[in-house]
Amino acid sequence: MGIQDDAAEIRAGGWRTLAALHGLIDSALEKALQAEHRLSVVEYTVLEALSRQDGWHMRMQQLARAAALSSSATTRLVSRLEDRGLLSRYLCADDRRGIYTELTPQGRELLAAARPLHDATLEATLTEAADLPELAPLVRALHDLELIPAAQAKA
Amino acid sequence: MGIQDDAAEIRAGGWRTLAALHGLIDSALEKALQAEHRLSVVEYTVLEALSRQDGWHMRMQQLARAAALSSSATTRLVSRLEDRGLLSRYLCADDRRGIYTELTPQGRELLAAARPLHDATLEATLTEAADLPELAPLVRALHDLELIPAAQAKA
DNA sequence: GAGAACTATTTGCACAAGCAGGTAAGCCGC
DNA sequence: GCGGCTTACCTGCTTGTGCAAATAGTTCTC
Repeated sequence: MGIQDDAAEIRAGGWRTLAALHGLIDSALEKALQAEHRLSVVEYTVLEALSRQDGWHMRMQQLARAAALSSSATTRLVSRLEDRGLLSRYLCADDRRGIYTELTPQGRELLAAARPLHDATLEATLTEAADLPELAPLVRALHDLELIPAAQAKA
Repeated sequence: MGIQDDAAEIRAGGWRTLAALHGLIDSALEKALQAEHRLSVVEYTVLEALSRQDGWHMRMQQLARAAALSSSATTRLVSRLEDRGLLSRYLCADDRRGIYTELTPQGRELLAAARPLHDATLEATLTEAADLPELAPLVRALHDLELIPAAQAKA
């Protein structure tokens, strides 16, 4: 096995670890948010991304990138949330192809209610992962990252 | 904003970064493997996990954990791969509830053909991510992880 | 050693995702 | 200011997923 193979194997191992930790956190958040607030992780992510915007509004495409979704999936996701009264669509004045989405008061309320659970679940899962020898190093590394501006995080 | 909130915000930011990098890699691998070998990432993961087993066989539940899938999804995933002749099922002799899956020669062949593309895509995507200021720290951290034994990686 | 409790796998169903194709709106050169 | 190209969003269709219930086999208890 040459140097090339070693490097590839190291990357593959890192990717397995990353995927494992991601899966652990994702499914824990999914269960918790679904059970308590009937929200999926993507839905929470969208609400959270919206709440972080200056004017609390975003265009569909921005939303799609923030949630790492295709535009068709974004359309339906926004429709679901709109049906539940958590956000509303309205046309851009300047570019009438564009559609803005904006949190409603209920949306902000639900987000405020869900955030503590989200954060607590995240903390609990990270703590749990820190006890697994194969995940612990990545958990430590995550902790030491510089804090990332949210607007860029999912670019 | 108190110390509690700061800690929660750091964890949330780390989670966003982790999710962003995961999404980037996952979709790059998905596209590449799908285009060249009609394999999804999970399917590749399963073949790869099987190839790494001593006797090249695993039970459904092990497979489910290795792929981070529910057991029903695993059933259907194995069925798909079995239909394509990439692996085969056979009953456990000692515990007849259990079902072993085993790579066929074609399965090993396809895996051997797909692995270089997988590894190259992974490398390219990590390189790309290292150029994004918000992902670069995590990429570096990944690189410095200890190599994880594959059998445990997705536990 | 018969029945209860548990485990491994499969199946029915509902739902969310992506892709490809459609429509409406803006932009650009002439 | 009229075609042609591009962009933004929505819809039809197919596929993969999870949950809950069904089935088959094992183990434990008395």
